[in-house]
Amino acid sequence: MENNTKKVVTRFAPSPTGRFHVGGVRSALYNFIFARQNNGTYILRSEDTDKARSKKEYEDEFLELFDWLGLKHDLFFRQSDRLEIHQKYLAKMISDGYAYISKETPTEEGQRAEVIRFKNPNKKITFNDLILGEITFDTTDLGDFVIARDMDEPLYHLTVVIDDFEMGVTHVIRGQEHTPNTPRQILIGEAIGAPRPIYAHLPLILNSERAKLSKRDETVMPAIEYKKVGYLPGAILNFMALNGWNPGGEKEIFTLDELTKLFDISKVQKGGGVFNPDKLDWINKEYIKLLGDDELEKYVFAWLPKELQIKKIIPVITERISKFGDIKGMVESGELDFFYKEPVYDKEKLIYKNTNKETIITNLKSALEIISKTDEAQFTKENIKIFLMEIADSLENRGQILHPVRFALSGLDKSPDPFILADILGKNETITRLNKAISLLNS
RNA sequence: GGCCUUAUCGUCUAACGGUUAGGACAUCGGCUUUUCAAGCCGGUAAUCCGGGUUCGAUUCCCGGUAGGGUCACCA
Repeated sequence: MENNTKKVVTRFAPSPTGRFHVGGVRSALYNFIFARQNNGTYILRSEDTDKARSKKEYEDEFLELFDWLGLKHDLFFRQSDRLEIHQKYLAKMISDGYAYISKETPTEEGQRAEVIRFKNPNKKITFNDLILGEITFDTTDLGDFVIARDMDEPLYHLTVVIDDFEMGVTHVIRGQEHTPNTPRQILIGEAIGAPRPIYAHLPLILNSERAKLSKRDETVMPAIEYKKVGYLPGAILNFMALNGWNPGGEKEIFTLDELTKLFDISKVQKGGGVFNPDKLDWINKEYIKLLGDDELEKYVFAWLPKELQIKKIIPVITERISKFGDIKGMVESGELDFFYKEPVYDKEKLIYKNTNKETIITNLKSALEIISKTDEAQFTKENIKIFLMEIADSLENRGQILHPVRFALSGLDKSPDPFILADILGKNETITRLNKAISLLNS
């Protein structure tokens, strides 16, 4: 009965009636992976039968998303292109007595006085879900449900079943919100003589309130937004794959190929899982660490104004962000300005704790001296560190020199250490700023 | 409310019926050459409740409780 000897065909069938949310990413991913594992075909199908609500821009959005994520479909269909096929089946269902035209009394705006209903055989349907196990529904509860407004407007349940049949879909992997839809789709499938696909209903991805993801959630954005704020596609895939499933070990970071190798649909969780943005950020940071220098530069510079596009600044930034979009905030807050602009600050802040001013001036002068006589070629953060630390260690407290130097260079309460700063600023600028700090203190 | 379904740290999860119930994120503390970040080390933290079955239940069964999904001429 179940056609598991055929070539595996999976599909992901989003509806372009709204912003595409992240929950769908995992469904698409699992369909993609499952097809790959079985040398099968992965179909992307835009379910745009609702003429009033479907919009091209929404379809473009998920198309862009999947392209970015690298979830390439083998075939693409748009349901609205398939009306004739749907009509053919509809007509046959009516003539075979599986469906009938029904007179109605419209209760809402836009409702028809005549629709096409499915003739419910009113029986119990049992199916064996790959994830949930055996589930039984009594379809009597469904009544003779509507499958088309008229011959030109077939509805979801009908078109899904026809298309899955026509496209040879063997495995329907979708969210658990569709579990209750399954019996009626099985009924339609039986009416048109379609083999029953194997079902796998994925646990829902929940918001922080433990409810299904909705447009209004603040912790979860429409999927494409993750691209816009600078997440890496691999990180998104990695993170989504691990909500509701994991391969068992203690490894957390996986490439798509690794996921494909390890994924086991029968080990998918039954209960829904909360989308945890913190974990996503952590995974994304791990992905950033894996990037090569050239790629890193490309990503980071894309978010930086010209004057801050300095190679040495890259590690300073990447260890302070979890996604590239965070750079925007750093730039806008002005915390990076000192890299190309002399800092303006309150001279009192050069003083380390209770150290007296004279000592600070003396220390600043020693720093200036050692830096001045350092060869341009020797001016690396490693060397600067060695030189400065030598002085620092002779002091009662290292902060008595490290703090004023760091502050003189950055003018900021929080910044990278003085060695890195001096290295990035370069010898000349470092000397300039040190001199300025000294004269400021003397004034 | 009907139907379907779920239940391990705050979150994602691991654990042939026998483990000091493991890991990760978050959090807390410490260390690392001043601050921030990063890094390293460590701590706090869970089997929803009640009955069974069993020598022994996180694990199997039943009931309860709590949660979720769904009940369109949307998908």
